[in-house]
Amino acid sequence: MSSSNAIGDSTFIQQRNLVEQVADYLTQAIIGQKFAPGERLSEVQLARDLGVSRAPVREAARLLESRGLLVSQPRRGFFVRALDAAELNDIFDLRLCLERHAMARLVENFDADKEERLRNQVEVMCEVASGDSESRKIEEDLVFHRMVISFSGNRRLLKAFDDITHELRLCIALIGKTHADPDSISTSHWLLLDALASGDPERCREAVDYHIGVARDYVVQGIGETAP
Amino acid sequence: MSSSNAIGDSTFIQQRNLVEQVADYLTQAIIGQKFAPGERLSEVQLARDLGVSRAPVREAARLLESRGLLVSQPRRGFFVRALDAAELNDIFDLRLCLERHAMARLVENFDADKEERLRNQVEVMCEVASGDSESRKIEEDLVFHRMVISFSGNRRLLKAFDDITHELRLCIALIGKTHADPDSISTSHWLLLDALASGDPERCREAVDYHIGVARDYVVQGIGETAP
DNA sequence: CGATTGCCGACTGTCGACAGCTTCGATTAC
DNA sequence: GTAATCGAAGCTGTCGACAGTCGGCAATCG
Repeated sequence: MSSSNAIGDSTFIQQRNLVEQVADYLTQAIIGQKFAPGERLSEVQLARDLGVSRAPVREAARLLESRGLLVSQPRRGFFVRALDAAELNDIFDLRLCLERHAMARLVENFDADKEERLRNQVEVMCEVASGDSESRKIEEDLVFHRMVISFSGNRRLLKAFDDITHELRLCIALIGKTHADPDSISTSHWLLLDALASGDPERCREAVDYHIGVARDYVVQGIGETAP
Repeated sequence: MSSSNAIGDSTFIQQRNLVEQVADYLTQAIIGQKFAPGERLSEVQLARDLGVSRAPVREAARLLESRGLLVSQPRRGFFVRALDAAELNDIFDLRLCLERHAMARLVENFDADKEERLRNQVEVMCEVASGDSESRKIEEDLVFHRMVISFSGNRRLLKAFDDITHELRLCIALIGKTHADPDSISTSHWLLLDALASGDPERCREAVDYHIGVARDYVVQGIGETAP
């Protein structure tokens, strides 16, 4: 994460692959709703706009396809992923599956250090809850959940979570808002922390089910309002 | 491998993308132990051997990287994924997570049709258990588990399972053998079916835990023998 | 004799170009 | 007026080529 390059970030960016830069640009553009869901993306036009050739664009598009932000049709090109309510339900169901497992593993090896770091993150989220941008709130929320998965000790589980993270950002962006109540976000996460601190697996599972259930219902309802 | 036209010589080869064909070839080569774990793959050499240009090779390699069969280092190229015991444990732990969830969802909506199709598949596995090739046994086993996930109704869960399927094939191929006892494979799967038919979620969970646990212990033990 | 430096070969990252396919609008037949 | 047809434009799939970079080897210096 921290750049081991003592020179600075400017050279680091210069040395980065064009593929990654294009992928970042496309990711931000899709999350930022610069493209409509289902819209077709032209490789040549993207290459022209970004001042690069088609090769990096193609590879970046393939990368985003594997992340679920784009879908490709042979001989037709890439399209922005369009999510319906059913797919949204599936994504949150998978997230529930992963986070249940992570919590169950984490509660077996919970310690003071992990508790403190999670507590600090929740406090960051509380500070951000009112005032900062929506995307900032989302990112800090994802950081917390990623920490939980990471602390569970299973790196492959973390990769699976990172995979659906991109789709989560997409569908959260689609409904254009996060939590209705800025307080609910903090209380809900304190609940998760308390469950972990109690050491009770059943309580952890209940806390996760409640937390993910609320988020899913909110997003699915938001999608229903957006595109009925 | 073959010097020229290793992928295919018919005229209809153009109907499928070269990327997919190269990806299939590379997948079979990696699963078939034609490349050593950690071995570096040269794009130009692969392109020469397959009689195509580097572009399809690069895109296929990126695809296999997303599937966990290759890893890439910037400016250095692609390397065959090498799995250690810890990663193997993580993979089977994630598989346990996914299959537990699928079984829990499936037992809620289990019906006679699904039961019959799963039963037929287990019978196929029993027929194949003694005599056919190892890869055939593995594939039929994966078909059964994929059916369970598929019947659960969550397509995103199925995609997550397909993602780790490639890694499962890799690590199973690494140890070079499947189940020690050809009978254990059938009894273990009948146990899963009976648990589903009983409609008891707790019994389903126990059956999955036992099934995946046996498979994990066997593979992890096999890896320990292969590369201690 | 060990460490450093310069060089060489090979490789990856990127580019522009061509062929075949897809799409969409104009045209024509009914 | 409608529907099918045809053609042009744009697109993707694929290719060969060039430049910058990395790793290894040898020559040089302490």
